[in-house]
Formats: sequence, structure tokens, C-alpha cells
Amino acid sequence: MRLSQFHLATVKEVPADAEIASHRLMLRAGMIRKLASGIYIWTPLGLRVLRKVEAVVREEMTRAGAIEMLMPSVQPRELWDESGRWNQYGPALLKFRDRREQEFCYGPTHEEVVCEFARNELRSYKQLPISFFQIQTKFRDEIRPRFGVMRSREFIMKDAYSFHVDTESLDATYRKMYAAYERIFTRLGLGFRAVQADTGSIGGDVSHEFQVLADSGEDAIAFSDGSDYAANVELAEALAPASPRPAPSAELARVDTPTQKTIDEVSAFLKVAPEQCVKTLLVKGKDSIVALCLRGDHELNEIKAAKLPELPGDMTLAGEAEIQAAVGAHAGFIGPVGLPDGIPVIVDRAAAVLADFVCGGNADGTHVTGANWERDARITRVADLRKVVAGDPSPDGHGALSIARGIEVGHIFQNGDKYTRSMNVTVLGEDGKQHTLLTGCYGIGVSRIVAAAIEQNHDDRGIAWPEPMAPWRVAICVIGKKGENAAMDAAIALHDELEALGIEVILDDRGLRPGPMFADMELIGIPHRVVVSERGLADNTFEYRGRRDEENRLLNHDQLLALLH
RNA sequence: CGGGGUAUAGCGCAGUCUGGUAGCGCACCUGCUUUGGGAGCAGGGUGUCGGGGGUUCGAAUCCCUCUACCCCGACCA
Repeated sequence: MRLSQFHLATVKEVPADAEIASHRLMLRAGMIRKLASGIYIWTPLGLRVLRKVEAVVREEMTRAGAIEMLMPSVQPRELWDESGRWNQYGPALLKFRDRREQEFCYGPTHEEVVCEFARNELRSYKQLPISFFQIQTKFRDEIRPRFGVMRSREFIMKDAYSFHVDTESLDATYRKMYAAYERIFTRLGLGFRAVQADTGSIGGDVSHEFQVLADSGEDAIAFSDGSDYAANVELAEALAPASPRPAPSAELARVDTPTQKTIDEVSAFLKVAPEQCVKTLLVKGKDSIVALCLRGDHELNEIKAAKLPELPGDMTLAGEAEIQAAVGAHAGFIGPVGLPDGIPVIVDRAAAVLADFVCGGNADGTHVTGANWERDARITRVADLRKVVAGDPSPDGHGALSIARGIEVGHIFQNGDKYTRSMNVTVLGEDGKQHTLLTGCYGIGVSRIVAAAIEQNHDDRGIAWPEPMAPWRVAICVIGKKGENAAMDAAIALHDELEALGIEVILDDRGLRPGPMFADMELIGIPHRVVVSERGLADNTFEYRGRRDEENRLLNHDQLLALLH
């Protein structure tokens, strides 16, 4: 392709709100333009990359036995009422009405539609197992879109759904999809890790996320140095400490802490380590306020907390007024010692083995020292409440955990009968009876992959695409005075020859000076660059440079073709 | 939704405090020169200063209000 016939739209300056490398570079390279918050135009250049990702995903899904189809983005309310998610899904579901006042949503995912399809199409166990997939635009009205297409509201997703009569079949397909995902991310040249995951709003039993490792990632993942254990920090279990709680040795004492509210302030003021303090968070329970107690140096894992039977299914901190009403003190001075009887006290495993600890005194301006469980403070229940930290023992008993940042680019679930039961998706079995089907669902954030790949593959000059994602594999740059066409003729000949060999090549025939031309090709990340100039023509050489190379190499025609082919 | 911030040319910004006739850089257009790492000279104009209302002789600037966007937390591919 000739660049003069294309719309390249690189820019030098970029809106100040582009925070991470991939967002900045996608804007600078002219791959995307923002239309509204979390809603982006894909330019011709950006679309070429997106299509590359789609192609790999499509190939591997097909190889894994899934069949491509296309479902509508606009979905009627009735379907979502059947699954119960019209109300459950929350504000991320974009709802609207048509001219007849019928209610619809813009699909954030397609379990409902695919189940509607399946219950009409699938009649017999003999048709199973079967998997369908699509690559399509989704909309989720995210609370806070950010980082360009990394977390946009409108985005492109590959979603696949499998149907089964029994769990063995679901397991087998799940494993097949897992393997397909590994192939996809490997082919795309991404450094990734599959981790155990929470099932979130999709629901179900078994789940893995595929995380592209990057410091800018919004997820934290924990993995063991002694086994293949890896999990989202949301899910990773913090094991109970091996050693039991020591016997109390100190007297309970009340101390004045007039302005010290945070653990840091209290521990500095009283000269005790944060791990010898207990922090108490009051949250809204089903019936009353609930107290959650953690060691001072630990953080609450809200996903774990939300699953406590005392909580209504999600976790909300109690407001200042509720805390006052329940305890009579401000947040910052709350502790398990002397907490009113009606408040359940749920204690994290690590906090439960402390003795002689420091905690809030349940009166403004006071803490207590030398506190001990049972003797001074009730324990309703010990539970795993905290986020794991680096150095914690691996939950599988082998090795210690490290924490890394990741970008979630894929997520696979075993839904079981979560949707098929409510939507009555059945087939006739071998035994002549109706059987409710089991499903798995398998998502890949196609547009997010583009951003994630840039996070892993860039330098100070721009993007350095893994070859399978590059908009073109080869860029030919022409240097020479505009009027003298020998170099241009040679460049066109080379371009045509490469194209005939099936190599995707972009010829920069814009007549720019070398500086801006090189800068553009490096910014948009073309893996191979060939410079054609009169200087080279004179001694029959082309100047070659890989995107990650420091030096040019002079190659003759055959050497160049051998390298590129 | 809570907390913080921003809105002036296509993009990046100054001007706002202290009211007085709209600016800079990049990009863009024309011409000439230039052609191995973001060229030089000359010329050109870009605008509802986010919208609405108010104060004032006079508002980008002060006041009220609305909207959009961004950042920090809960959501997720």
C-alpha cells in the first residue's frame, strides 16, 4: 500500500489526560480518536491492528471447535427479565426505549441471547456439545472509563458460549478453551499468565482470567514461586498463620490518642508496630452493622468480605452517622474491645492470632493497649478477610506468593446451569427426558488486547508491535529530491515485489524529509524498515533496520528478501 | 455515586487573581528555497473564550446556574 493513498494521522502533541503509554501512543500514532467519554473512533490505522487481533482470535476459536455467529447488540428487556439480570446487572447496563416505548438494552454480554437461541435450536443431546462465538461491539456503562480503549464503555469483545449435557463435557470444553486462549496470547506475542479468578456478575463456579503482565495493569495477581498456583488477588486465599495465638501477658490499658486515627499515626504515636495493631472496619450487614477486624498492616479484601453470610452480598462501609449511632465514636477510634453486643465481630485469620494488641477504644481520642481476644474482645467468627501480600505462603502449600500487576484480556467461566435453568434451556436426553443444559462462557477483550500489547511493546520512539499485530510488516522509506525519481522507482519495484510475495508492506511515498518519515514509521511501530536512496542504489544495497535494532544493516536485494520472506 | 480539578483556534497552552478591544507554540494554507533524523524565509486565518443568566459604560476575567470532560475510590473484556 502507498502511504500517500492512506490516511495516516500521527500527531506530536497529545491531550494531557492520556496517562499511560498505550493511550498516549495510540493517540499519537493516530489509531484512535475519542468521540465521548469511553467511546472511540478506530481510525484506518487502528482498525488494521484490531483486525489482526481478530484474525488470530477467530482462527484459534475455530480451531478449538467453536462456530462463529453474530448476535444483535440491541436486546429486548424480556430476555433480561427471564435471567433476572435486568435489575441485577446494575447501572453498567445501558437501557433505552424504542418509539413504542418498548424497553431494550445495549448488550454488555450475550448469555441471554445465546440461551434464547440455544433453546430454540437445540433439541437433542446428539447436537451437543456445541460452542458458538462472535466478535462484536459491546457496551458497558463503566463508572469510570479510562486509559483509552483499555477500559472503554464501548469495546470489542470476542464472546463464546458452550452447551453441554454434563459436567464432564463442560470440563472438557473448558480445558479446550483454556488451551485456545494460551495459543491466542502466545501467538500475539504477549507475556501473560492464566490465574484463578472470581466469577463476578457473570456468575458460576470455575473461572480463570488471562492477565497480560504490565505495571500499568489495574489488577493485582498473586503467584507462587514454588508451584504453578496463580490467582487474582481478589480470590487468593490468605492461609491461617501456622503458630497459634500466644497467651495474654499484658494488662488491658486505655491510652489517650487525641488526634491519632490511622494505624500509621497510632503505631507511630504509641511506638508499636502496625502488625501489633488491630484495625476495625464497620460495614453494612444484613441486619446490623458488622465489624471486620484486620491486622494493622493488612488490607481488607472487599470481594471476600462481600461473600460473608453476615453481609447482603456486597460490601459497603458504614457511614459516619451510622457509626456514631452504633458505637458512639468516630471512625478512627473503633475497636473490638467493648463493642456493643449486637454487632458481630468477624476477625481475619492473621488478626485472630494476635495477643496484647492495640486497637481503638470506641470513644473519641482513645485507644487501648494490651488487648486480647476472648479475654477482652468477642470473636463472632474467624474468616479470611484480607488481601494477600508478597511473601505470604501459597494457598496450595507450596512456596511463597509474589504480587504482579496485570491487564485482564481474557476470562473464562463455567456457568453451570445459572442461565439455562432460569431460561429453561433443555434438550431431550438419551433417556428420553428433558435435561437442563450446562454452559461455559469465554470472553476476550479484543480492543483491550491492542492497548495491552502496546504496554508491553514500546520505547521512547513509539510502538514496537509484535509481528502478528503490526498494521504492516514492512515499511519502505524513500529518500531523495522530489524531482529525481530513481529512488522512488526502485522503491515502487521493491514494494510491488514484496506485495506479490504476500508481505504486507507500506511504501512511504509522501515525499517527506527523512526525519519525520522515520519518526512516523517508528511511532506506528512497523517491525521492519527498508530505506531506498540514491546512495544505496549506487552500490546495489538497501538499508534495513528492525524496529528494535540500534543499527542499520546494508543488504543486497537477495539478502533483504531472505530476511523479510 | 462521593472527593478533587479542567473547559480560550484542530492539538498543547498563556491570559482570569488586579475587568479595558484575543495571544503563543505545533499543525494547517500559499510561494520560494531545502532533502539522511520532526527544515528555513515570507505571507495567510483559525475563535460563540463550554452553554445560559446576572453585575458593569465595558466581562475570557467578577457572581449565579447548567453541561461536558479529566483525576482518586467501588465496576470489568
